[in-house]
Amino acid sequence: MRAVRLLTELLDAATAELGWSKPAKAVIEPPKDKKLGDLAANYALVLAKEVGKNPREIAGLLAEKLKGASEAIAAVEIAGPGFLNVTFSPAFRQALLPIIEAQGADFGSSTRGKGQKIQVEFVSANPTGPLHIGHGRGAAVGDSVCRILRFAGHEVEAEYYINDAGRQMRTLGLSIWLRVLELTGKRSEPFPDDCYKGKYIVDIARELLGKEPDLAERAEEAGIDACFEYGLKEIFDGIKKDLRDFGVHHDVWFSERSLVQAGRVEKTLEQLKADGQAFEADGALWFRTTEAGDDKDRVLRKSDGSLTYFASDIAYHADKYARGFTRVIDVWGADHHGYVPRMRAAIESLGRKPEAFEVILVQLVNLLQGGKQIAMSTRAGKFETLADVLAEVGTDAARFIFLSRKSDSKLDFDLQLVKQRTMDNPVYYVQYAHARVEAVKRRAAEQNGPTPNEADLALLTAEEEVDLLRLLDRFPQVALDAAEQLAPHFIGHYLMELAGILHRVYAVLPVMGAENRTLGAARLRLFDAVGQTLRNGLALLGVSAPTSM
RNA sequence: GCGCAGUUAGCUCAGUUGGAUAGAGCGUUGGCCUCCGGAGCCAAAGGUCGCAGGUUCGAUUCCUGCACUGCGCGCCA
Repeated sequence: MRAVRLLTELLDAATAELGWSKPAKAVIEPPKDKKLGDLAANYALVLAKEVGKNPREIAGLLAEKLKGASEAIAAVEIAGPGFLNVTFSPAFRQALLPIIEAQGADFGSSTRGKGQKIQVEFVSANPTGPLHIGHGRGAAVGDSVCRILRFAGHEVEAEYYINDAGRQMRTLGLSIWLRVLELTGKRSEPFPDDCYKGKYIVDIARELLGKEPDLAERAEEAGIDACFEYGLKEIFDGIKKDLRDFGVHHDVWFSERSLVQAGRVEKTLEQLKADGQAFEADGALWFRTTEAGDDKDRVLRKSDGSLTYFASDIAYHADKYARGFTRVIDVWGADHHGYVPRMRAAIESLGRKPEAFEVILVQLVNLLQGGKQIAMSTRAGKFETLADVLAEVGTDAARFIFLSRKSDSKLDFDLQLVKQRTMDNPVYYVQYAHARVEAVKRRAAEQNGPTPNEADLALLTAEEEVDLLRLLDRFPQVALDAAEQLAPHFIGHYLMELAGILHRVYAVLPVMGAENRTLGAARLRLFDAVGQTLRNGLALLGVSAPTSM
């Protein structure tokens, strides 16, 4: 990051001196082969067209300007079709360590997103049953995206939308009510197919009966209501506990019912009608989403008078913007992708720009046990719920797996593999690197080893040490990219790479057994910086960084 | 039928504004513990980047068509 920033400045200056404008498609990044240098710039290649000279000639002119432009630059070479390969001075690379030491937990953070208020809504599972593993992936992604955006300087609020209104809630109350009647011997007909059949419904019914033995004597409607209120609270408490156990935090829990009861949905519909966005037809109220590119218009109020989810979703999203968020990010299961165009159409009708609304689609999770698929349907498989899975594999392993793949590809989650402490399960590889760093620090302190203040950082010139310094310098850029792309998996992959080089350095370059104490101390500080960076990265994923394993 | 994703090494996957000889781990094969944690390290083998065209100095990347896989297409939630 420091290196990229410096080289960008120098190259922009050189380009300007030569009378050219900064190329829009300029890219500065590490070259394919590290032997070529620290960074490669394609300036000459992209300038070639507008300048009308051949790339290598342009590269030559830029290289002349670059040489001697800064003490930090040790070498500039022209390669291939016209790449500029730049090598920095050892002193420049080594100067990164004091910076990391000073910044500590803030190393890698930025103020890029300053002043931008973002809301991320995720999980938002209907409170009709416990969270399953698919919700877990959405939870991990949403939570991590919040952490990454905050790290990039955004003001972020994490929210859970509670669908506690509508037909499903009535079904929940009815399901519990029927179980209550069964338990008290008042009903023996088969349990209806359109009710929730999970065992947890029976548990809730039994619990409630324990508290209110006369429940079954109530009139049906009152009984269903009582069952609903109790069941909703029970299930939602369970969801909150699961999320807490998973290290997932929400700032706001927003109730759909509160929106409906305050008349906000009706008010939104009135507004849409007044604006001509909504119209009556066939006894129903429709929203002209086709105007904004949707396939067909969508119903807001059905001819029986009841509201669709879409209606309250519009009111809900209107409320989000009214609260001052300039960007709204929804994390949805990929099976809802068909809902995106109409929601986007609605957002545009509300007068918001399309980019103010983003959806992260999280693909399904395929739960496996030793390569064989575990059914996750209503027939309760053994590891149906998130809580079961977490009890089996632990939160760190689960989160890391969820976050190490990009969210829009399907994920195979094999319980047997995730439990293993092997490279099939990268979380241990990364955590082990951190534990190793801490072990070396402990050992050095306990056994009169080198101390940080003895270090001569100029001695860090071995190939492996340089690799580490280069990689550490990339972390802030990786964090920024992850924020920009809403891609937590960038972090996971970076951490794997950093851990890999740390393990290699550890194997060949000792701290305690270094040729002399000043070198050992320098390595100790390098290790410490790696440990700090691993911690910072793991924190963005919500994964712990153990000091011993 | 239409739409959205995906297709990269035996397996699981990275590769985002088009760039140099396409990467990682697992698995396979062969090495490394009198030495800070072997949950580790080193090395080798392994690829028509689904197929076919197009755009250009250059395509895994962009465009078009096709194939296969998954998902979605209700006055459901």
